[in-house]
Amino acid sequence: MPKSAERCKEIRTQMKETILHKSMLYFARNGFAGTKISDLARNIGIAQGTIYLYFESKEVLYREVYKRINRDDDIKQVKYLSLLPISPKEKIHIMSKSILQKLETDDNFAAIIALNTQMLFEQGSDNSSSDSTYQSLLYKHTAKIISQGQKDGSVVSGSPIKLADYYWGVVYLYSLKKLFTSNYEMISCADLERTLLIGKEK
Amino acid sequence: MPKSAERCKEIRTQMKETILHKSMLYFARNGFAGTKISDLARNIGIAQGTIYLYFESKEVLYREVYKRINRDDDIKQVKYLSLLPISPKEKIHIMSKSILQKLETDDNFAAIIALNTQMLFEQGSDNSSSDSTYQSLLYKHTAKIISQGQKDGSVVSGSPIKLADYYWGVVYLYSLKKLFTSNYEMISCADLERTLLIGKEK
Amino acid sequence: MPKSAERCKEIRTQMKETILHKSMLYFARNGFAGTKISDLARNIGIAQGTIYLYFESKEVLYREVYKRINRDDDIKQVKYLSLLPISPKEKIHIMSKSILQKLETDDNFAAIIALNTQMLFEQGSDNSSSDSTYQSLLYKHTAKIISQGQKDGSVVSGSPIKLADYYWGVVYLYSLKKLFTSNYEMISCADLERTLLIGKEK
Amino acid sequence: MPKSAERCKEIRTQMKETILHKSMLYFARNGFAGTKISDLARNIGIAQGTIYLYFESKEVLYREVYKRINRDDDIKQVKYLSLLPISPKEKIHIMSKSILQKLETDDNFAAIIALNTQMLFEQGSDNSSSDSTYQSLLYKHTAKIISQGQKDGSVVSGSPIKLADYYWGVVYLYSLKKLFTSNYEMISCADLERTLLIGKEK
DNA sequence: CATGAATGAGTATTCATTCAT
DNA sequence: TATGAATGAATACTCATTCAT
Repeated sequence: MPKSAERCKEIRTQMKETILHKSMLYFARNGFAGTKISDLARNIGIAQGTIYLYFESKEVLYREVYKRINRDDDIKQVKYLSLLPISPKEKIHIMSKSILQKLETDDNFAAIIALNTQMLFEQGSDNSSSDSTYQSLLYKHTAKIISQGQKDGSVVSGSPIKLADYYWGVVYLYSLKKLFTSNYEMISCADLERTLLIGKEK
Repeated sequence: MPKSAERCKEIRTQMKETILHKSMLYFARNGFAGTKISDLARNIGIAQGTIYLYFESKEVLYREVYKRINRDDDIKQVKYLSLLPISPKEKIHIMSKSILQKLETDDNFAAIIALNTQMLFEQGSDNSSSDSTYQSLLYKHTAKIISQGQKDGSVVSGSPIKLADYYWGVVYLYSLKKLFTSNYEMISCADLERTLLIGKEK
Repeated sequence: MPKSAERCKEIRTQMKETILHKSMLYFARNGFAGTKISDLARNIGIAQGTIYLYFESKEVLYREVYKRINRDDDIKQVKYLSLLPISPKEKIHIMSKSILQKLETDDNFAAIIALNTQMLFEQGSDNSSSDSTYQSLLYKHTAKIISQGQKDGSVVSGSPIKLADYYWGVVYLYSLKKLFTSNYEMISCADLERTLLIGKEK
Repeated sequence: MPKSAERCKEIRTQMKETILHKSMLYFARNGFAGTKISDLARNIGIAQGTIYLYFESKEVLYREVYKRINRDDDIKQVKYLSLLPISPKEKIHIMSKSILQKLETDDNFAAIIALNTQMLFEQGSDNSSSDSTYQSLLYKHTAKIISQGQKDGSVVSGSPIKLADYYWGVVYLYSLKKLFTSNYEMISCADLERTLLIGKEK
């Protein structure tokens, strides 16, 4: 009993994870309205009813996908980066390389970025309680690095938040490309960095 | 009779225009699946049935919106620009300034760009007959300018098509921002140009 | 426009009435859980979707049926009766005759009584705000007549409310019989009166 | 082995009994359509699957509940009563007292009566093979007593079957009250008897 | 033409039943 | 056996499309 009960809970958790994970990818590609529960279930490889054993409704599932996305792994990394004793330019380089590598390697990264930004759009202008969200924290830490870079002249002038928004916007752009198109050329690290860095005469 | 018939036709054309115009904005914001005919009709200020007097179906309407978007004004302008006897850098500057101004001024420009790119995504990888579309022509002419710039050293190296894609991707990004969010900072002309131009030591 | 708008509203009202009326009969026979929207729609002779043009959900429809039932025609009649300058026995006789006749004649009466009592049961013991409802008002006025009758010795002793409850319970019983069975013998007026009146040696 | 096999069977029987008993109460309160297997299982305190180890389907369970109800204890008692060498009036009194006492004491009696009558309603008018059922036998024996009473002038005139139906209808009524409501006043023995007996001048 | 109520195919959700553990 | 997660047919509800006015 104890062992089986444990195992049971484990299986439940596993299934919930699977549904969340696959739904994330599906929602990212098709949006909320464009996602049918029947298609989603077929895509996951389970029955429609099973989804409702784990999530009350399509909308609740969507929201939980959103929550699950807001893991602060990425935030932590950028925050950590901002504190390192290296030049801002180098920070931006490391960050950019890491991001582009993740985009290539990690199947979920594109979906996470895409969904996050899309949800940001969907919320529209109601700049409600969204001040401690994934997005805004990421932006804050990036803006910090940008500020540092502006001080030492390696980063272009302009509002740091605007530039952070621009930088991550480009990341979003290529997340979309990864999610939706098969034949596209990924930008280079240098391309991404150019959103922020002052170029140098060759 | 003749005059009234004329007038009638004019009114019909007018209404069709209105529907197309409002639909463009609505589709751009909500996507195809996310747009309900009932909502759209209410948004336009007409009855649901009226839409069907002008368009056979939701999908036909969507396609006509798409067609309507593919006016080659912008293409012509970029093509014309590419032929001017000025430096590539200047061409890029003029183009960028014009684009950003349009984004500020023209209500439809953001929708046109957004819808166009979204449709590109929706088509996914099926690189079907889409070789003479708005998007690809725009890219071609932009790539031409980029090529010119690479020759005189003002533009960064890399596949011209990739860079054109990057450039217009950023334009798409800020079209989305304009469409969906009210509080955002528009990038500067210099920011946009930096996707292509080699920076200079201050 | 004005005329057609009027006519339109009229039609809407008419349809709502039709749905409510037919639903009342259907719910009375089959209960809430036993009523399928598809069956109900077929029974009314409209499409399923039409029901949702007038009522948000099955449950809302059910509740509106309930409200519609709580017309105080019957209450008024009994109240009026209780004030007449005739003997309590006569009042009970008139009331009983009227009730039994309605049961025979009026198609809806049985449904109204049945639904009302059923809903009373469904609410169970939560003797919530139900102190001014159809049922309780009806009981109150009936209890008044019973009190009068007890004073002049024509009505059996016992709690007037209990006796009113008994009296209307029997009416409910025969409403059910009318609704559900085709071959049954209706009680006579004397039978119904016997719930309250002291019998007389022949 | 033999002993454990016996024990096993005993346990099986016990569980079947439990399910039947609890189901009876649940069905009586909620009806067939209103009873969900999941709710029923939770109410019994077992898993959903367990029910299907004992009963093939929800409908089979319902039918077995019905069969289990049709124990002829009550019938026998009434039949026996009808043969006793006492006055019809006394028979009716004993029967009524016994019924009301059972309603107070026996947890199942109300459910049995209610379910039985409800099933009668559900069958509707199809007066199928239901001529030897619990209900009809009970009615027959009651009608017999009524006949006897009519001969000696203690029972009101009218079709004995109709009066028996009336009498048991009132019993059904108060079974429902017991099942569904917590605050109600039970009728007195005299109240119940009055459905049949000719009253006397005080 | 314009309307908006009506329609029914399509989609979300529930629930009786099955099955692996 | 008992369990409760998984299933999918049945049911509630939505929305693109039609049609009478």
